[in-house]
Amino acid sequence: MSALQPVASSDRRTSIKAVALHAGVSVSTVSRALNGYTDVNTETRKRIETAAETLGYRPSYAASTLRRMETRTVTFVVSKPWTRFVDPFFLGVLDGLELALSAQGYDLQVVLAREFDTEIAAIRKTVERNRSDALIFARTRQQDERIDWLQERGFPFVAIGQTARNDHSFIDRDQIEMGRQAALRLAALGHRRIGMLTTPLRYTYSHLLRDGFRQGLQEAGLDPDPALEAECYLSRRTGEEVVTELYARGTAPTALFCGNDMIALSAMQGLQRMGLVPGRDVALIGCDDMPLSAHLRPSLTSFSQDLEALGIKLGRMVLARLGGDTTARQEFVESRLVLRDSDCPAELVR
Amino acid sequence: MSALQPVASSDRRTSIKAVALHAGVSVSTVSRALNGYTDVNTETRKRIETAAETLGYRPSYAASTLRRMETRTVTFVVSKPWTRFVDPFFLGVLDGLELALSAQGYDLQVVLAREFDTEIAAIRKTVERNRSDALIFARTRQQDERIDWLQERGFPFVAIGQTARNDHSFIDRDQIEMGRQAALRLAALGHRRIGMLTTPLRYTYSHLLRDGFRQGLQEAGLDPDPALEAECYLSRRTGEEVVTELYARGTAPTALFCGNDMIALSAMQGLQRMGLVPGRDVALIGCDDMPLSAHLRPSLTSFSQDLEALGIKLGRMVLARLGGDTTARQEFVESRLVLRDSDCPAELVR
DNA sequence: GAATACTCCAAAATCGATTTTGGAGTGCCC
DNA sequence: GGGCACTCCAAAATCGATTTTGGAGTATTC
Repeated sequence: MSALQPVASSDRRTSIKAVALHAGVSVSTVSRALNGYTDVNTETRKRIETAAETLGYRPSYAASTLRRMETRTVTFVVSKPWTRFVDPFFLGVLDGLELALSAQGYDLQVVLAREFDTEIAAIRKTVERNRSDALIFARTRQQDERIDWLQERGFPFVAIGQTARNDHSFIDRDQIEMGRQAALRLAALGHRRIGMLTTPLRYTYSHLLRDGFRQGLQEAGLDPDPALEAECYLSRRTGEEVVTELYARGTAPTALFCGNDMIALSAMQGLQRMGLVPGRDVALIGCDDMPLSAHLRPSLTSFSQDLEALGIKLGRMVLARLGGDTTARQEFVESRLVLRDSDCPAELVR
Repeated sequence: MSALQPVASSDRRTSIKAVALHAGVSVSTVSRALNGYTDVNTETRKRIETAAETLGYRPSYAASTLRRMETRTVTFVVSKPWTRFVDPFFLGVLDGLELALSAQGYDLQVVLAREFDTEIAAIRKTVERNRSDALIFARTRQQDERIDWLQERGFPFVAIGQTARNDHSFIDRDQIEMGRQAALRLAALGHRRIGMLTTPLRYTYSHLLRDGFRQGLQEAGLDPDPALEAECYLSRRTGEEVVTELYARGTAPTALFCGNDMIALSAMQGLQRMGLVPGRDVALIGCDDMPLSAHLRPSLTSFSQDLEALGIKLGRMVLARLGGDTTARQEFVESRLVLRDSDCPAELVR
């Protein structure tokens, strides 16, 4: 009770043994009672539950994990560039994911890797030290060593995004359709020189989005022009830089489709710096529909997903794998184009 | 090898016993060798290390945790409203935190609670099931049950933010000084009717920030006017709503200090809806310096912190507690006002 | 050469749960 | 009353590491 002594009231946590003692039964009976086995007398069970309650007993995670050989925990691995920039996407998914997993008694834990290249190390550590029953991660590449490694070991996981092999479970937006819709929309607005600022092409989704975009152009009777496409990053070669180059080159597009809203935002900066007003002089469409995209001037037309629903669906896929289903499930979630002020008809463009 | 069979190559992970067998020593010697004890012959140690390497041995997390009675893991608990809106703050801190902890061999895991009120449940679960050696969480309140509970049990933690008791370790921005600086700045620009849109007052930091703000006003010879203060939230009663009311009441301030950038952004929306141009008709200062604040029109003057540095400092505080230091350390991090376009001199205000 | 010290390692105990094994007690049937 | 089935629970084995205990072998000292 003295404030000076190191508090050690519960130096020894209440173990299952204490509960057994308190209830006057054996340790094994306590375990069976608390884990829902049927061969325990109703009276006895009640007595045990009361004892556990009053003693505040909670089974040691380490002990039950060790014995059961399962953690009842799912791990979401993220790495830095993503945590820094694409947060809204990442966090929205987590909400839904946690909801789905906890409903089945699974815990969700998030583990951070310093950068993308160390994600594989984090994954190996987690799997090899048996710290998780299943993994989730995103930003897949065509050749993805995380997936190669996990597939080889048969460890359960669901990727957010696709790969060249695609023989694993994944969930993804319909990137192709999004790109296609963007192109069709801008073409329908009368634009003829439509450019695209892609996300880094090391990621699979960037390719899919661009493929869809090109496909949409062709459907609208336009020829995809590589000179109007450029790859953008979040730090070096931002949308701002790329836009500046694009217009300096004299190949000025009248409309731009951006791989995500951060790029669109950055492109807006660049346009404004050149005296062009997005939404009047240049039409812009983004992807992701960040919470802030509605608040920009002009507000950004962008593709939106129900991230929480994506998370829930993702959770169900993981649970299926944990339930022993080894078939690779592949799910797509819908995207919806939210119309705002940044995509203007071609007539407005001077 | 057949692709049809369930992959079970490593059905039995390589245990310490396998390493012992492979190296021709006993299990205990392997453990001592791998954990850096000195009473192992150099030759033997080398042989063991080689064996461990070739077998790809990694000690089972559950087993070593159980035996050691420590997890070597630190847990960051977050709940939903925060994950959804204040992400940049949250994620920036995590980056630095992970850096500091991993340098000392500690793992960082993030656990999500569905909402603020279930954070305490997540904390109890984590502590009672012995899943972590220390905790970190944020958004403290004056009376904070998380802190009461943890202090009572003497469980190591560091809070991000202060409480009424403040007899625990915490790290915080110097909220008072920030509020003060904001008031002084706006007063120096010639404003006389300076309002404040506070973050929810259930959090301690909202009070501190407001106290500092009032103090700054008085230093500038102005009387704090409660009619110019209003509490804002992220969903209901946003900055937009509150601003509209404030101006409708006829108590129009010429300058507004906002408890965070989301509120400032929302207030900008409201002002624009009323035909007022932020940065010309009304001066605005925010807090947090979200990545996007620089990209708004007008760009937002806001208080910025080095979040990664905060995370590193936080990590060091946690490590100190884990090292057995039971004294309550209290650290403050600096904030810097980043001047942009939204805070204009009073002369400009019509 | 006996006592002592030191080096190195094996055996066994331990952490706290879950699961397996087996058996005591009761009731029922013929 | 013997055989059988069924209910309920205790004892012991087990998961995979770490730590304690103790001892065999060699070197050192007087």
